[in-house]
Amino acid sequence: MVEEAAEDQLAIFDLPGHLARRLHQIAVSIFMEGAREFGITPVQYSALSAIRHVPGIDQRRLSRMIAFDRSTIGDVVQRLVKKGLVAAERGTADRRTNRLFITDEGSAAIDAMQPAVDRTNKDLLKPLSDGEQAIFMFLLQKLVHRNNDMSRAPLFPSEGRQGTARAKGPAGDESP
Amino acid sequence: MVEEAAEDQLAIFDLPGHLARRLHQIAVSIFMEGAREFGITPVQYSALSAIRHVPGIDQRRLSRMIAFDRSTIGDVVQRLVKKGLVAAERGTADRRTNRLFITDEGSAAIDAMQPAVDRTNKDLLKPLSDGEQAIFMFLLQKLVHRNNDMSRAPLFPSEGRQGTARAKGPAGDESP
DNA sequence: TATGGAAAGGCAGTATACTGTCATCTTTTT
DNA sequence: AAAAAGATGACAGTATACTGCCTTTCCATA
Repeated sequence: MVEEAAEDQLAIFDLPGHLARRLHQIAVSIFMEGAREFGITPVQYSALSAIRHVPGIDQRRLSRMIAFDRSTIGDVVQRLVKKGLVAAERGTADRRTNRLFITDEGSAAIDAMQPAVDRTNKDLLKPLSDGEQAIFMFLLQKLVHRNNDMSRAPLFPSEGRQGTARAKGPAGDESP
Repeated sequence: MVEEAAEDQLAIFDLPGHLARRLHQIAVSIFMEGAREFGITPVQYSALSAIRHVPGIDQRRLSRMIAFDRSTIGDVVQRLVKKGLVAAERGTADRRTNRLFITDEGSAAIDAMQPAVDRTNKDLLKPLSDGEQAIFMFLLQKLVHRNNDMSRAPLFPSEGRQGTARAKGPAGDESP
């Protein structure tokens, strides 16, 4: 019919923006399904992991580290605290900061979730062959890293993956 | 120093789920910047395009067509109506449905936005070479289409890209 | 040392996205 | 025709994401 012919012409489906939205939608869906028993979201998992790796990190550094918006991170942290997975305390060296620590419960939760989380990430790529997966991941990383400064909460290299550039100086060492 | 070593080990950055979230985040950011003068979101643009292509479509079909959640679509439509870009009327043949039509204003808005939208989609892929872009888009489409049924609002083939005309352009599912 | 700029975090407001529930209407079955 | 089953949309509730504004605190510098 006329309707269907019109639908055929819709160009949206092949636009990278639309596909990026769909990929994210699908990734969240697979994660929520695979980690259902733990009642945790992808974002909460990322935050929890980061806090375990950098005990005492403040919210601002956390948001830059995993590219969360600085406004969003407050709510996420609040939920993790409420669940007893994270403990927060006011910084003493800099009283503006909210320093975050993972609890024993939180640490145990991450360990328990590990296999399920690994599985969800594998499942997402399953439609591709091994070779295709490698290529896709390489290009996806390149795209994200090169476009890093295009979002409000860019990932800062020095606070994120490599940490050697400017991480040595300030912050951090008022440890408990 | 202990801190920095710890940060280096954070595995999140290379997980497909995290990168999918970042890619979407970046895509939205580029779109909002590039289409700032039009005051429209990526999702609203998709809905508007779909409504123009299938005048009189109801909300349920629209949500399946562009893979929106059926709960979300109501709000999106409401905003488009409020902006005067879309008109809604109760269906007569099936009085449960909310039939959607694009207004002259809405149609003019799409036309005016076209160049800016094209530019944002180009910009997103700009970090990759032409060859890499083609490969990435091919794999991204494959991934999204094969994982289609993994989210709550899957895109229905019969209402989405191929309709009746599957024969002429099978979307290159297999061959590159 | 006084002061202005900048940083950290909170809060309000808006927009997507999903779950679950409900009322209404349609279609199928009996 | 009456009852059961299914579809459509509305609504409440939760979670990410972002913009803008505000207070508190820190820091550099005049």
